[in-house]
Amino acid sequence: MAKNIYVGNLPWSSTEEDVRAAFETYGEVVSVKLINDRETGRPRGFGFVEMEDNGALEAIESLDGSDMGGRNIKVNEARPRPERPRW
DNA sequence: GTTGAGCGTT
Repeated sequence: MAKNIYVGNLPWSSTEEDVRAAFETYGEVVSVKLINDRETGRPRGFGFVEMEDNGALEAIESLDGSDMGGRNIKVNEARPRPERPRW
């Protein structure tokens, strides 16, 4: 299984590969998804990382408040996302 | 080319 992790306060210069490499250091990364504004097209500066449960806890405790791109990032467990309706 | 709290569109 994997756990969803919320990553915020990311520099607009960071990419998915940077976040994925940072999280792969503590465990296996299942998927990395950076969120960008769909309307304006601007990067919101936050994303989601899906990792295994063990690596997720280590990554959260280690990468939370850590320095990335010259900024302290915020790492926390992501909120449960509702299923996408297919009306 | 800009900006800085918050939680995602496959």
